[in-house]
Amino acid sequence: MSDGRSTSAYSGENLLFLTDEQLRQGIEAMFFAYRGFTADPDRILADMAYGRAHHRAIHFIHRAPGTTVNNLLNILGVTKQSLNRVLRTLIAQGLVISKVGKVDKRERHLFLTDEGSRLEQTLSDAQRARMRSAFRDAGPEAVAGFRTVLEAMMDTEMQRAYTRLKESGA
Amino acid sequence: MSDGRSTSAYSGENLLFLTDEQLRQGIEAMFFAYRGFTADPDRILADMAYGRAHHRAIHFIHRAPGTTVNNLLNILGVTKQSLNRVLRTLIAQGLVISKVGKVDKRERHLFLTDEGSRLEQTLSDAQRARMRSAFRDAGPEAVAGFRTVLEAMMDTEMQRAYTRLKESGA
DNA sequence: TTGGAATGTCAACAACACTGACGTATACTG
DNA sequence: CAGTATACGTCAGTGTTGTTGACATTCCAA
Repeated sequence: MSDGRSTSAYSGENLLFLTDEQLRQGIEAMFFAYRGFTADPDRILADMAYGRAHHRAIHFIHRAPGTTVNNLLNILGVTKQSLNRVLRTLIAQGLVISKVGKVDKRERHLFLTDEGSRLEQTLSDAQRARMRSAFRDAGPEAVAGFRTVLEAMMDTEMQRAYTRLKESGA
Repeated sequence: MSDGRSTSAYSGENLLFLTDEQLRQGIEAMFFAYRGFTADPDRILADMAYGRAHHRAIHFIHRAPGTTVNNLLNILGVTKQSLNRVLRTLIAQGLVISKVGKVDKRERHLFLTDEGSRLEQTLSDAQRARMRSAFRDAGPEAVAGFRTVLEAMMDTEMQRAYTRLKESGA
């Protein structure tokens, strides 16, 4: 349970990749990589009045146009009040429009405006460029492994959200 | 550059894993997985007066005992004012001690106290448990790919920091 | 029709990042 | 030795992003 090689080898299979040291390295890799992952969009957003929360909202509205506030809430995993502040500024700045639901008037359906789409494209280009470079350097097998591990690391609830987006996308 | 399959196949190699849709899925996987990655420690810390920033400081002080403030600053990528706020509370609560350097008295070397180590252990156990489960589910090849991609995603500066820690650890 | 659940908004507050300015002790260099 | 650079700490102010609490509107079901 503590440091060291508590698990060495087991029933013919090599389980060295499960030592605490390996796990620790995985944790640190995740930490450093996430920094890189957000660095480029953060730089772009720093100049504007927006932050990472705006980026996330824009990303998922682009991904699922017409989504409701509640749906977005579940995907982003924040409180509705927190999301609302972000949406308010995005709507005020004309990047997002909110349409009252036709069947249920309590719901608001969210869409990107042309300007919102342009910003999404800019941010997305930057983030994809880094991802593309990393994927290309690592090769297809590594990429498959990367995604397998990440999926296994998600909460089951988020796995479902992720799968749903994946299937809607392609 | 936009959506769709702008890159399909190239010189015999299958580059389908570099389509924009694949990259987008990688981005989303990263987002959802990082949420899971931090969820368990966050839950533990929520009860105490600490947050994610404290966790990060504790982690790296455990990992590199005796590290200087400046060194920690570079690893964490925050300002000294921000780190200082965190360290101040950790020292006040008796989780961390700061020792004046012997060769250079301007430097402060940071160590975990017994109580600090206990908290580190608790947080680390929770985070490793999830990582272990994900690694085991995914298997060694996937784990290797996971790490390859993450390393390629880091800024070069962080790659160096990561490698240094890796080599010092095992 | 009335009460409760769902949806979304406004207000206030806390955590944690940032910048800028300053102070102190120590180290280095000409 | 004098002057400059480095390492660290601190105070003050600001911005983003999370939180809870209170409240209005809308829907639905008893």
